[in-house]
Amino acid sequence: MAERKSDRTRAAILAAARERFGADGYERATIRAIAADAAIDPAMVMRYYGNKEKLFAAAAEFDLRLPDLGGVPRDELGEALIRHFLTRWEGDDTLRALLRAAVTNESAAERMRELFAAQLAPTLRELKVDQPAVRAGLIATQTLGLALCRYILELGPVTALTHDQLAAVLGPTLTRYLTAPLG
Amino acid sequence: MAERKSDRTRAAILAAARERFGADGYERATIRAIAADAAIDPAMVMRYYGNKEKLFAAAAEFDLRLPDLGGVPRDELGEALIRHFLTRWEGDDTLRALLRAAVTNESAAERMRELFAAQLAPTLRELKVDQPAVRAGLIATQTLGLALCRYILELGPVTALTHDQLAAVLGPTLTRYLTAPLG
DNA sequence: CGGAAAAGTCAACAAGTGTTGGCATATGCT
DNA sequence: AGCATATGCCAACACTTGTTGACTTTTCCG
Repeated sequence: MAERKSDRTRAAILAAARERFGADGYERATIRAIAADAAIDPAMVMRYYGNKEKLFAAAAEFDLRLPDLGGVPRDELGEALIRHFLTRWEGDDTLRALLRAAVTNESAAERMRELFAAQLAPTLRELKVDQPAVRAGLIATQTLGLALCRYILELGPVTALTHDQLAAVLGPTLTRYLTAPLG
Repeated sequence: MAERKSDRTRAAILAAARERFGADGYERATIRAIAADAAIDPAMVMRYYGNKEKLFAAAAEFDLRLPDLGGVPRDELGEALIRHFLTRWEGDDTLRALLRAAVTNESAAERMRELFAAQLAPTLRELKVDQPAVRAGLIATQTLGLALCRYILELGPVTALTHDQLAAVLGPTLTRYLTAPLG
């Protein structure tokens, strides 16, 4: 099956959607603006994705792509995680779109919850960590908080820090959330 | 000067606005819905607050009301802060409204930035902490992340934790952000 | 070529938004 | 009481939104 002509427009729509959802959030990102970015007619968006909700669902498909942490020393796990999140976050508009939308859109919030429950928690379980769900939640508070301050709110002091600095300061936090006994 | 009749409706509007902005975010919270909650006409909202932006500005006026931390032992500062934030957060819709709105509304984001730069950072400076701005930013990542996960996304494992548990686990994090040397 | 299917365009709709001005009512002062 | 002012309600505006259907153009295959 040869590559259909529509595949290119589909992809263009998806890319524009991710950018707009990421920059503006779910409600302020309009179908018309997305279509304009992709240089096509708004009706095309509807034809290919049905409605706005489904378009967002397609645009917010995200995989944390957690690396294999088996070989990482126990006390460096947090630092490795922070570094992974930072690069993953900056190389892809999707997560920003998901986070921005999750704050006001319930289905986006549900997807965000799943990200940590269905992707991070199982990974922790493989590391033979006890109470993986709770620890995944704790890690979410710090990593999503970092993302919020750095990429959404753009808090000056936080955007100024380098990856190395963030890894050095926040890494031990995650390590502790992973390994410290929970009262 | 006796209490004007309008003061009551002004207050009702403000309370409804905080609730709606907190529950729905800036764009999805409509003037009509706020007016309906306050059992008045939408035109009243305009008369008293000018426009939606100004209404939000009035509704999102917030003071962290940071307590005097002078007498708190150095290694318990974080725990005290976490406890303070939790109660402050839960006793007032304002911060939730501000956080929800800050994600998609620039002026709300600016106000959020000011909250940490103009209220938290100076308090840290009084504690004779070095680099108060950076440390305030670090604290923002953890506390806003907690608020996001607990009150906005409602991540199961995070909502299930008690104040005591959160203070025990997250407290040391903030203490470290306050006291650890920064590379 | 010729025609069917795919891809794209255009105009319009129904609903909801912030916002405005005019008009009625209530309040309070002299 | 009577009047000015504060307070409230109603209807409408101009605009934007997601979404739809009919129409035209392009593509592709027998």
